[in-house]
Amino acid sequence: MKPGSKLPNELALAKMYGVSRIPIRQALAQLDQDGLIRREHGRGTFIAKDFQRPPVVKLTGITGWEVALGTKHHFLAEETVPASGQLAEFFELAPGATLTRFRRLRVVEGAPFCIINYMPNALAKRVNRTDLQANTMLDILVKKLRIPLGKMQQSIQAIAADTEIAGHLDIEVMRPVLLIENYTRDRRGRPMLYSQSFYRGNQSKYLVELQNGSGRKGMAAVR
Amino acid sequence: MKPGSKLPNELALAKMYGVSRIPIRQALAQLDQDGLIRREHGRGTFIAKDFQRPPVVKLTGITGWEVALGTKHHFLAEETVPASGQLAEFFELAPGATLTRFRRLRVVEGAPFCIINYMPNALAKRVNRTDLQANTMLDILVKKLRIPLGKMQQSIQAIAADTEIAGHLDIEVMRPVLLIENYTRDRRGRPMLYSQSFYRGNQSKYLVELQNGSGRKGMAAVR
DNA sequence: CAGTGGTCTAGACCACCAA
DNA sequence: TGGTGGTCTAGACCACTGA
Repeated sequence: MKPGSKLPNELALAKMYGVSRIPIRQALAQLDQDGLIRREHGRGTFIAKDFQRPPVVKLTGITGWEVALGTKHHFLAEETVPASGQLAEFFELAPGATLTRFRRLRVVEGAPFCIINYMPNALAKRVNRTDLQANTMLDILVKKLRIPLGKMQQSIQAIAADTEIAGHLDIEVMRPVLLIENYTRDRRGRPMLYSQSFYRGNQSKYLVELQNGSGRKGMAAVR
Repeated sequence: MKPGSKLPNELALAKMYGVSRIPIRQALAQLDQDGLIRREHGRGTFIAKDFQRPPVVKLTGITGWEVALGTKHHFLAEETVPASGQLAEFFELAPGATLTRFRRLRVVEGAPFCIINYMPNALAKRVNRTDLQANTMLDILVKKLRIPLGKMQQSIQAIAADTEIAGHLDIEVMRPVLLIENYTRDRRGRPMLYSQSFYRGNQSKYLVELQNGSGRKGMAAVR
């Protein structure tokens, strides 16, 4: 299918696939959300142009549901640490309770980034240590531990590298670093995982596509 | 409604409001996406807990469809500039063509941030200069020029402040700065606006809520 | 005006969950 | 097992677009 070409209309698609309009509309809505097609009221549905993605300096990884495969993780440490105020709040823990922390390094296309995962001790016990070398923690939760995940909140900020992070990322201290924090809950809303990922500032971009719509639905906010 | 309390089921709501299940489901899907309710297959629909939002250091502004009101913009400059390679590509311009650039400062809760907007000259001519002092460019496009907007792509990165940005943000050179780039198109996919916003690194977080779902739908990726 | 996507009705069946 | 949300059928009407 060529960019800009028009798809058959919904009724035609429904007949083609022998279903009614509703599943067709759901599928098209999905494709629309994924940016593969563009729907125009009164005109039709079109294959999306190969949007000139803002040219990215360099790929360094993926955060979210999908996961870059084939990249190895270098295991740094596993520790049991007291939950600080914020984390105790997120994990709904009593003050003084502890969490398990995993620290890992990962290299994608030559650029290293550092990942720190915090999870409840009971959950951490179920993690197979060898899985940590080839999977993201989200993958482990979903595919290995079979935990259906729900919403995930991320926050992105620019910080200055401290000595430890600078060492891991192989940059100078005080250089800008992109820090992505991730608060993950299961389908019932129970806290499962908190992670921090540190990326080299000059080699990473976080891309967001905001919803179409005429006023509502901004999914992201800077605070 | 108290957090965690259960809503009537869909059929009941449909009868209450005298509509069928479909609009009820659409409304609930919207509330779900906005994080106000949580839907659980086989159990019911519940008012969302007041999720302990990861405590934000400080609010500095909002990017997206919605807009912080009542904050003034300090107009810095309006210029006609040649479109660089990337921008020419986004705006589908011939090499050598020009764009209009507006530079403004904005202060929210004591923290300044700097906004640079690029737009086609023809569009820029339609912008009322006095509107620039109290509205975001998105607001101007939507509310003043009545341009229905479509998708918006944002990229977030951590950069080091150069002398100019450092001056505007009142920080030291080389300190980390959050740069948010925004590629805005109208409903037909035509390029309308490109903007850069610079925020103090230590006072700004970009928040993203990723979709629920069991595998698909990651809306954001780090590249 | 005809054709399109957006929304709706009034049902139906399935998948999941808790008791 | 009964109740829930998830999905579907087979229609209908409306709102927007372009000729």
